[in-house]
Amino acid sequence: MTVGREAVLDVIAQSDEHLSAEDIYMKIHPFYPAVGLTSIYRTLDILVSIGLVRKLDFGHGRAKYELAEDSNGKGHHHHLVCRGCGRIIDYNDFIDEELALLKKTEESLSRKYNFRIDNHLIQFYGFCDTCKKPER
Amino acid sequence: MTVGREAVLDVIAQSDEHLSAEDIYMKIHPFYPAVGLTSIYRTLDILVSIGLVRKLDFGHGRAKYELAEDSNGKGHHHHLVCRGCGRIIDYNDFIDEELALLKKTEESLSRKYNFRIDNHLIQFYGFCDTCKKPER
DNA sequence: AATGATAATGGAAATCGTTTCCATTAACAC
DNA sequence: GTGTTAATGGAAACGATTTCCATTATCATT
Ligand SMILES: [Mn+2]
Ligand SMILES: [Mn+2]
Ligand SMILES: [Zn+2]
Ligand SMILES: [Zn+2]
Repeated sequence: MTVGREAVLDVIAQSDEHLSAEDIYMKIHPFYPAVGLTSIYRTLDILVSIGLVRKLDFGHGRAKYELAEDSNGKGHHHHLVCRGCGRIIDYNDFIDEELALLKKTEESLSRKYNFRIDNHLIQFYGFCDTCKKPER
Repeated sequence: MTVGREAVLDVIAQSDEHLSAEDIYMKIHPFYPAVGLTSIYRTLDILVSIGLVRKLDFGHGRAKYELAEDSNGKGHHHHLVCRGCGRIIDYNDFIDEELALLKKTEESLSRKYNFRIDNHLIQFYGFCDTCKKPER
């Protein structure tokens, strides 16, 4: 665990947003100008592979990262994604009911398709408070 | 509706797979060598925007397209994505139960976050029949 | 301290799906 | 035909991520 890696993990742990590799680079750079973007990517891969960090794709062309649920204090959650401004809302309302059904669904799908499921992705798309008023 | 656009829609309608822009290009090219990849992308954008086609991202670095559910004969469905070979399985088992809960969840989330939800994305990730035996 | 083996690093260049530019062509009304 | 507009394809640009590679840090062994 080097200083650069520590810094990446710190930034993710401190932030309650979903950060891109470049976001992280920008936050680290003032304090550790020697840490390059390539290392950020490398470190993120490692953190994801050991399960400390989750990589997310909201369809904005760049991957975002958040602390894995074991460590993030808000537990497992899903996302609301605004197609207007790109805002992302974490929610865990109904998460219990959702997870119960998901579990059941996963079991049956696993059996039927002989598929080992180890993850799921659930996102709702639409327009947030601010963006829905105008047109469309 | 030009010949190139017709061809793109045809290919998507005929196929029961999830096709990338390049997949579509390759299928069309032998019959219409004059249709370029740029036009495929342009046409796909249009088809998506008028709701005939759905654009999907399974995290394989390129977008995939399928016929929108109104026209695809299999109705609304979700996806199982194999992280080994990239295979994608359409399923609609449990879709009724899932949709009922989703509807309820959407309503409450909409109210709570003042968010207009008009779409959702549900994918299960794991390893398919073929890929799960080896290691990991 | 010198040596050597190994892991980590950062910057430049490459990659690759997608978009943008732009000059050419098709379609259509008058 | 003339002019106006929409559609087209190929080349070039774009941008996030990866790959390459020469340099540097780490650390155990002499
Ligand atoms: Mn989140
Ligand atoms: Mn499908
Ligand atoms: Zn918004
Ligand atoms: Zn597979």
